Amino acid sequence: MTTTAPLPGSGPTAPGPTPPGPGAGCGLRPVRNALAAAGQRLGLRERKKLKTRAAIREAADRLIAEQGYEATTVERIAEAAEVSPSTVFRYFPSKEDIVLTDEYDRLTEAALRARPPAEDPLDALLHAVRESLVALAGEEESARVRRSTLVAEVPAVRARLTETMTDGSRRLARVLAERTGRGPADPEVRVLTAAVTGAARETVVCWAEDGHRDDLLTLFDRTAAVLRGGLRF
Amino acid sequence: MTTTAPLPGSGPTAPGPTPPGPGAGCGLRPVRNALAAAGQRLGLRERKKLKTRAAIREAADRLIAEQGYEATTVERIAEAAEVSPSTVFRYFPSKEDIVLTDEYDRLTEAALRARPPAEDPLDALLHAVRESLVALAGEEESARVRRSTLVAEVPAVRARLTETMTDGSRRLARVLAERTGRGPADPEVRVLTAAVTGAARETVVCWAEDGHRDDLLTLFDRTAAVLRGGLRF
Amino acid sequence: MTTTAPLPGSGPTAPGPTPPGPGAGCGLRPVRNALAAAGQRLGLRERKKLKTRAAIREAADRLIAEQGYEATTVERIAEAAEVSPSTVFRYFPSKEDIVLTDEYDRLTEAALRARPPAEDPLDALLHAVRESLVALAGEEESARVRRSTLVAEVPAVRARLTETMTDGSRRLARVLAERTGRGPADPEVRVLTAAVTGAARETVVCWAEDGHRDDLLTLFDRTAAVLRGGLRF
Amino acid sequence: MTTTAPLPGSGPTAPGPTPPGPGAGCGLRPVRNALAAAGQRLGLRERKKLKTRAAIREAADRLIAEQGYEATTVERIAEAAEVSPSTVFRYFPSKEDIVLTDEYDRLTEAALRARPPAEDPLDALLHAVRESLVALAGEEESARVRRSTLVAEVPAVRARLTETMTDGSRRLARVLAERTGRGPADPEVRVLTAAVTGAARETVVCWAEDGHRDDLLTLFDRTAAVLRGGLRF
DNA sequence: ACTAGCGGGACTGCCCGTTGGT
DNA sequence: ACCAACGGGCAGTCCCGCTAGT
Repeated sequence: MTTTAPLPGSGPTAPGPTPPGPGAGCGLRPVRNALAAAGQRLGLRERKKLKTRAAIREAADRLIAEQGYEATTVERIAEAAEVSPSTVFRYFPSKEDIVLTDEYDRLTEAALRARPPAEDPLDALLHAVRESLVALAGEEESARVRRSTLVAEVPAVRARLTETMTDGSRRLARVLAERTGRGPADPEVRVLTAAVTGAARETVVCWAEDGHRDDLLTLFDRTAAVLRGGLRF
Repeated sequence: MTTTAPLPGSGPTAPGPTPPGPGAGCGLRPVRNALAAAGQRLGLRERKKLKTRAAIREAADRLIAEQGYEATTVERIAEAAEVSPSTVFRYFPSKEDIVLTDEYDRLTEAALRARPPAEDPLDALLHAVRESLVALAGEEESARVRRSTLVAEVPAVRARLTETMTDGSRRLARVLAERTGRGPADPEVRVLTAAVTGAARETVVCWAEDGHRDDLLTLFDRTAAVLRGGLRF
Repeated sequence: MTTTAPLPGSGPTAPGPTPPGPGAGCGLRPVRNALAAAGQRLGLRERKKLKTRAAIREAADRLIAEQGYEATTVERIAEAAEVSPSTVFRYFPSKEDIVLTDEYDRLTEAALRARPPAEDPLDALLHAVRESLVALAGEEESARVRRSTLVAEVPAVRARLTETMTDGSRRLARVLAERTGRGPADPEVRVLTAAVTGAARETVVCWAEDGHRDDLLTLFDRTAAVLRGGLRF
Repeated sequence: MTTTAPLPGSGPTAPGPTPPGPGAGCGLRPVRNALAAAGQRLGLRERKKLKTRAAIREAADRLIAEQGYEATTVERIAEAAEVSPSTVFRYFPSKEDIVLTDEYDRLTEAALRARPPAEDPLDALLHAVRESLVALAGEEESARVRRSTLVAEVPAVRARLTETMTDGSRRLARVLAERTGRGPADPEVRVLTAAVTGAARETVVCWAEDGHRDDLLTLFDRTAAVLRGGLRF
């Protein structure tokens, strides 16, 4: 039902991490706001899509902050964003996806691919997750906080996140399988990534339930320590 | 939405693990049909409930086997079980729960409590999960196979299972926290259990996707080895 | 999609034509308003259903008369009838069915069953159709006119009517097959009833397109003459 | 909704019956592939249109054969045919029309016009329908079978076919009215043609429901006998 | 007390008008 | 000048919570 079909604009929109990229070596330009950068060379059509997408997100964020998640119907979000309800579903496969970032997993995957091939699988995985967490930290603070609060509080959102992360986990498993020369369905690789993603998810939930008092990265480092320590303490 | 309110009759209905039980050691009494056994000492009211519950389950299993999960509406299940749709929801909090066993997590929790207090947390967890898997194996083969197939194939069911397991994980974490003298919200304990449950879930999914060719317990032993080996291989 | 599942209340609501009925001989009481008669001994629940059904119909009729069929959304009909849109669909399987009477075909079937067994199939059929047309004439004039206008003008309504009549035709064919000792799928019987229902439908459409100037029964008698005359003139 | 606007290219695309055509009498040239033949003298533009049209049809046929009619969305058909969804609707007014032949009724009309003016109306009609059925038989067997199966099984397709045939019937009625010197809206003529088209439709449905075991033409001959025999047997 | 039924919201699929891009 | 594609809009289905009859 909630197929994770490529979202409209997610192709051109997210040209992917493209880590080195042509001419990337020419400087140390920090990661810019992808939206603005992309807008430059995109047709009017694409720019409009980006705007619509952003408008829906913002409307949703605002309304949910005001009235709560369940009390906010998609219809009202659409209204606030000045689009039709069907358009909302054309941009986001489900209501939950409106508040969930959909770039996280691809970020992680790209980060994993970029790890040195000789690195230990667990370490590679942990580094990759950490890096994407860092990238996420670039977002606006409030958005992150609100999002993780929803994850902690609304079962449907949490479920959807897990679903997304499971898909991501599977992709990560495939990448890892390639690195280690195992089959793409190798149970051990899959179990490893599942354990790591499960732990990562719980870390975020802990962070949110705690009221975001700790720093997420610090918390994740403790998680990494537990995993690296062989789950013994 | 999917409130995890105590299921009707889940108190008396699921007499729970009752681990050794009085006189359990006295012989080799095969695992009886729990329903029949329970029926003995329950009032007529309770027995009727049990019957209704079973009728709904069977109707659902049959219809889903015939037409698939999504094509089977709750309304038709209700019809086949000769109850009203609302009755279905009084017995099961959501459609997914009809096909998902709701005793698994309590089983695991009880098994964990029964582990020797000196045992290493990870080992205790793995043993507990394994034991509940063994208990599950007592079920009819076909039911288990169908259930895990649904878990592997239907996103909604998978999501619901994960949700259930997350709750379970949280309970396990609390038990573990007591054992180790940590706070009930201690992130490390939670992360550990999350990693283990995540791995366990993936094991079941692997098993199902593979067409149940391997033995589930054998597969789980490999999972346990990975986790015990410190996630390195 | 548009399954012709028994409409809510269509069981008790339309206890069928039951022409003679037990105790029918005790008097010559004309056919009363079925609704009122039924209301007497029905529970509050059933009476409410009847009322809801009527309210939806009336709202639809009124709105469609004011703004036309396509311009009238189901949502507005629901609003005017003070029910929720889903309730509308619980009462009527499709928007078209709101304006189409759903008792016509059962009426015809019953009338056919009541014909003397020795009667010629074609004659029996024509009499049965005519009788149900007479029964229909008992309705309010304006309702009939509006309905047939919609049939003539709105393709979707016309299509739905044909669908309904086709089902009815099939049932008639079965009755006829019994009478003549043929199989229920006998092509000749089916073709005969299809020809007659097709002709009947066209008669109604002619009547509507002509602005209801002629009398429907008179028109149908011409149709009957054509069919009886062997389709030659 | 289902506007019966002239299909794109249905003018030049479907050169239509072109009854005798230049040199038609000169021999026994088998019915060639109309597409190829037409391609010869059509501009590149037109040829492309034909190709697109055929591509959509094939994609639809294939997908529907694989997954069923309702499960096949227009979007997927468009994808498979490598066009945009809107293009699909530019070529076919509705989803149903993709699988329905849209040449049948014009074929029949032309055949009717070609009948000798002195012929009895009923006979002329039956011959015309029979001839178009023969022409249809020239199609690939599998396509015809699949199409009629859909007509028998999918209500929406059946409804659409009826709609189409009703339009056709009306046109036939006009032709017949001319021949007999009656007005174009003469009820008797319309009733006659409606009866015949209704019977023809039912014949096709019978054929399909029976699993296409009988020969369609043989079946139609029985239908013709019933109609000619004055609907008595 | 038990349960039938209604409210209502998420979501999908068909179809169409308009507009940007080529 | 064509044409894809985007957005709008509506019918319809399903799940599930709550209310109110029996």
